[in-house]
Parts: sequence; structure tokens; C-alpha cells
Amino acid sequence: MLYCQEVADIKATQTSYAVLGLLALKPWTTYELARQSERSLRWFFPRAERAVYLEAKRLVALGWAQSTKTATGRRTSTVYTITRSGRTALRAWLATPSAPPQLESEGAIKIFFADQAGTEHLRATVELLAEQADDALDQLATLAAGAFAFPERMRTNVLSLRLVSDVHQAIADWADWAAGAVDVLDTGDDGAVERQ
Amino acid sequence: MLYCQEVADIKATQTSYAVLGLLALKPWTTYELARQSERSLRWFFPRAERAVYLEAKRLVALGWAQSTKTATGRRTSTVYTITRSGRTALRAWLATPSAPPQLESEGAIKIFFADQAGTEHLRATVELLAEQADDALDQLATLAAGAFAFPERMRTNVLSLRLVSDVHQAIADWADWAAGAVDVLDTGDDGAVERQ
DNA sequence: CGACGGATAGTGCATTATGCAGCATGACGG
DNA sequence: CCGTCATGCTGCATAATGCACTATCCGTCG
Repeated sequence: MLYCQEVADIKATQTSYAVLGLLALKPWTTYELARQSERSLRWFFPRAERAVYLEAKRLVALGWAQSTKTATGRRTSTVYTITRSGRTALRAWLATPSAPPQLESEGAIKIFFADQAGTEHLRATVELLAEQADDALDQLATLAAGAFAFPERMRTNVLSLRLVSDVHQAIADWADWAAGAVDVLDTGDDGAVERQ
Repeated sequence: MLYCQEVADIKATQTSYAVLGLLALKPWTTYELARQSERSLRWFFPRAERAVYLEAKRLVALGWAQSTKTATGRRTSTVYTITRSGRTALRAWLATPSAPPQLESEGAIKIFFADQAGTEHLRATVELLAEQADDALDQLATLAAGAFAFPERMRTNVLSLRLVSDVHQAIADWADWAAGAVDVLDTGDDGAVERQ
């Protein structure tokens, strides 16, 4: 690994590459990185703000980014810029196979164990899931509208955003169906939870 | 919180409730819990095997489960059983609102940053995502067929499993569309990444 | 002009979760 | 009786989260 020859034993995680990808677009302060991660990356790579702050420092340690301090009055801010070896590392990573996508949903767990509580809670969980999906779709629509901020990136940008909204649309559709299925359960009509 | 009055300051996490939910079905050894988590919970609540082992002990500390040692020859195994207060805690949790579902996909990050590498890598990432989605759908079909192991649970079981397979189906469908969109990008035909 | 809220720019600490290696026994087939 | 796979765990280092906390800068409203 040429691009990290001078580094002792620091290892890059997926988070490293996610932040590095943002740095490939332009230099940012950690605050901006955290905001951007929350705006866009979060949809397919949710990470805590805290992790982004730590990650920027790690990138510097890896030699993949440089930090330069600037000041606004008496307040300093640190701007991170990708290095040449950072770009090399990013390109290498982009060529490696990815781990399979995963869904994480507290609501789904609750539905899985719903027979331990009343149908009214099952119904509430399904309804909340429906609202959350609609919410996500709204936010994604706004985000897509604002994607013109980087017009040169639009073509690949829309691919990921479309993936995410398709997933949330699937959840919304499922919730519609599930609400009906719960009604059937409720009226005691067994075994008719088939979809037509 | 009546159900944890005797406990000092141990807090339950989502993982606690996920494992507790399994215990509500029947007693298990930690090994079995880990297997079951990997089989079913993983689809909407991915957790490392290690976490499950640690969680069982925490449930005992919370007073939500009891452990009893049994032995097979000279090898001991610990069976965990839910307690009354465990059931109460689970029911209370099932009635609380859930955090919104989240997708995590390394492939999606790579696609988001795909303009930093060649189209061939973008294509490969999309194709892998397609395979992974098909794979997931296969496994889920097998799982659904085996769901008859707990016939009394089937009705709510199918709801969660259907959610998960709908999501993976959405990814598979997206991948089909995206593959076409990448071809269009490749032939240099700009801006025609609309879906009809 | 001055108070106040919101955006900017972070740090520190405790706890949770992951990844991986390691270890020992039991069950079963050839 | 040997090998291999399933069972049944533990330990350790590192990654990631959650939350509280600090401080400055900027604009607006009274």
C-alpha cells in the first residue's frame, strides 16, 4: 500500500472513506463535514456527528488529508483538504467490493415480537413506520431539489438518492398493506394475510 | 419503573429488548440466541454475535432474565429464561414509539462518490448490489418457508419478513434501473437519467 | 445599543458495540 | 481413533455513540 507507507498502524474504516469522499469534492471544516454527513450521507451511511469530528483527525494521521487553521475573529476553525494519496486511497476503495446493504428498524423488531403485546400497539407501530417513511420521502424530495448545488455530480448523485427513496417508498407501500393485514388479524379472521 | 426497582444504574439498550424478545418465546442458551439473532433478527436489527452474549448477562443483571447452568458431560451451558418483570419490561417497550428505520449500504456510498472513479467501477458496484439483493431474497424465502417452526407466531412474523423482503426487492428493482442508467452515462448521453 | 437566539466550531467522558482470535468439549462419520 | 463440524463460550483492542459542555460569531428585534 504505497499510499500509506509512512503510517504506523492506523487503519481506515468505512467511516474514513465516507469522510474522505466528501473531502474529494472540496475542502471543508469538520463542522461542515458533520452537517453534510447529516444531510446526505446519513441516508445510506448513518454516523454520529462525533464520529465525523474524530475521523477528520484520523485522515490527517493517515496522510490522506491536510488541516489548515483559519480564524474568524478570535474563533479558529480547521479546514481539511484531501491530499494526493488521499485521492489514490479513495479510488482504490471505490474499486473494492462492498458489504451487503442492511436495514435497521426498531419498528420491525417490535412487529416481529408483536404477539407479546396487544394489537393496538402493533397497529401504532405500523402507522408510525408509515409516517416515518412519508417523512423520509419528503426530505429526500427536498434534498434532490437542492442537489443542483453540485450540478457536475448530479448524475451519480441521483442514483444513490433514488435507491434510498425507493427503499423508503417500499416501506411506505408495505405499511399500507400491513395496516390492512392488521385489521384482518383484529377481526379474528385467521390465516388470510395473503397479498393479492 | 417498577420492573427495575432493585437495579442500580444499568440501562437497557435496543439490543437488550431484542434479546429479551427472543427470550419471551422460550428459554435459550446464549449460543442459540446468537444463532437465532443471526438467522432472523439480523434482517432488521444486525448485531454482532459478541453483543448477544454480553446482552444475556445484562438481562440477568436487570432482573429480566434468570440463568440456569446445565451440563452435557463436562461441558456446561447456560440457559436463560425470561422473568415476570422481563415480560413487563418487554410489553412496556413494545408500546413505545420507535426510531425511524435506516438503511446502511457501502455500495450506496461508493455510488454517491462514483464520479471520483471510472464508470466500470460504478457498474460493478451496481451489479454487486443486484446480486446481494437477489441473495437476500433467496435467504428470506427459505426463512419464510421455515417460519412454520413457530406456527402461532406466523401472523406477525410474516409482517416483518415481508417488510424486509420488500426492501430488498426494491433494491433489486433499483439495480435493474440503475444498470440501464449507467449505460446511458457511458454512451455520453447526458441528462437522460429519467425514469419513465 | 444591547439582549438573545441560532449557527459555527468544536472537546471530554462514559458506555456500547464490533471484530477477531482463542479455547475447550461433544457428536458423528469413516 | 481421527478429523471435522457444531456447541459454548471468553478476552482484548478498537470503533462508534450519546450526551453534556464550552465558546465565539452574526443577525435581528426591541
